[in-house]
Amino acid sequence: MTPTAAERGQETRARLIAAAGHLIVEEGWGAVTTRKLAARAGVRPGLVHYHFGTVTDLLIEASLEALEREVGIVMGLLAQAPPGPLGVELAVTGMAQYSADPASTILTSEMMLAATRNERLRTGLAAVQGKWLQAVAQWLNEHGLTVEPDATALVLGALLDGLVLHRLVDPELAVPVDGPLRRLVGLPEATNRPATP
Amino acid sequence: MTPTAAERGQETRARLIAAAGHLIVEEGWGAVTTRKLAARAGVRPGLVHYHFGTVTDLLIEASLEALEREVGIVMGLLAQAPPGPLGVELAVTGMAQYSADPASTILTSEMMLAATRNERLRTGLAAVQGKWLQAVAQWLNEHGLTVEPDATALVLGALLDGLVLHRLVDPELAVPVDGPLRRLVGLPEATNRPATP
DNA sequence: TGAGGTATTGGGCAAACGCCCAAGGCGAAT
DNA sequence: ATTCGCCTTGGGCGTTTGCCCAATACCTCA
Repeated sequence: MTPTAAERGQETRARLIAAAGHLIVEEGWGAVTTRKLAARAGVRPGLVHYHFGTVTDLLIEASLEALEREVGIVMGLLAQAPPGPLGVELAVTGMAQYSADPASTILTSEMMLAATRNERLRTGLAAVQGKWLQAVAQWLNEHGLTVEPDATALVLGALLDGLVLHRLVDPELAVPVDGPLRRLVGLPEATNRPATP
Repeated sequence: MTPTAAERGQETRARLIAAAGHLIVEEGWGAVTTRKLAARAGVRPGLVHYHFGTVTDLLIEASLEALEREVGIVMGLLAQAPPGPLGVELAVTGMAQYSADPASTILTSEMMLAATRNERLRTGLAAVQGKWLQAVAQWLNEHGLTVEPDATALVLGALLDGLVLHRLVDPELAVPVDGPLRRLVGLPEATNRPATP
């Protein structure tokens, strides 16, 4: 019943990776330190450099893992959308009101900036980004949006991050963006808009 | 002819602010240190804390100053665009091919993330952002784009940053985004597209 | 039961960190 | 000529950093 040494090791690794994901968002990529990681994971500082060569190695592995999980979740949601333009409609209006937990956007932005200064992270991030782009383009295509699905997917992805980032700075900035988004994906103008309190 | 002490002081201040602007982009907000700043500015380390209370104070002042200068430049360019939809057309296609020096986008993103963790920076950044938004919305309106100029300006600004950031990670990602951008601002589809080699 | 392997402990090292300050330099004002 | 005020020097304070390592605990398997 007691876990083996190897199992405890995997548990410690996982705790450190989870701690890294939180700390990057809360303190910023460059402010995550060996001791903060250990404290957050509830382990001794020496373990950080037993399981990972450098702090940067841990940050890269943790952030890529978190991002891939996030992408998987969003793609799962997209897959549940109704077929045809109605699905796009729902997804777009959902995105327009997107004001959920900004942690994933902060993490993504931190990764992009860190990727500017680390080639290995840049490569890994580009791979995830490409996969996401291709999947969304195909999703758009399958939902009847056949005009430039690739370009539209790129713009949509970039827009999502940029929008959340801007709102983060000024939460008062609650301008509804349904209209521009609808035009972007080629949907007709909304005829009846529900009253927003 | 020899500068007074006060004049030399202003020169030193300016050199430190310029150094901070470069270092934030090159090393990341959290990795800018007293000694790196002094070395980059060509002054002694002690001077940093003579002219600025803390390193963070210097970073905030430098980044806000750089961003305001950048916004001023872009708005000057917009002011030179021809009137009417033709001006929007030129500006949009120019933005679509925007792949200029990404330093300003990196700086802006670093500021947004740092603003998450510093209320004073958040306030200052929100002010600049609001000014930019209002100016672009008015510009769009004056150029005949009267449908939701505020929302469109917000989407446009967020999109600019997001696009550059994504391209930074994957420079191969050279999908032309003219089409989605044209739809976004409500321009008709382009009829004759020049061949791109 | 003893050997072998993995995970963990706890301490430590050199370097870099933010910030501080007494002493001195040097035009400007008196 | 002397005082005044700002800027600069050079060094140093205590803390924190990334990374390392000998010793130990504990499970597994022969």
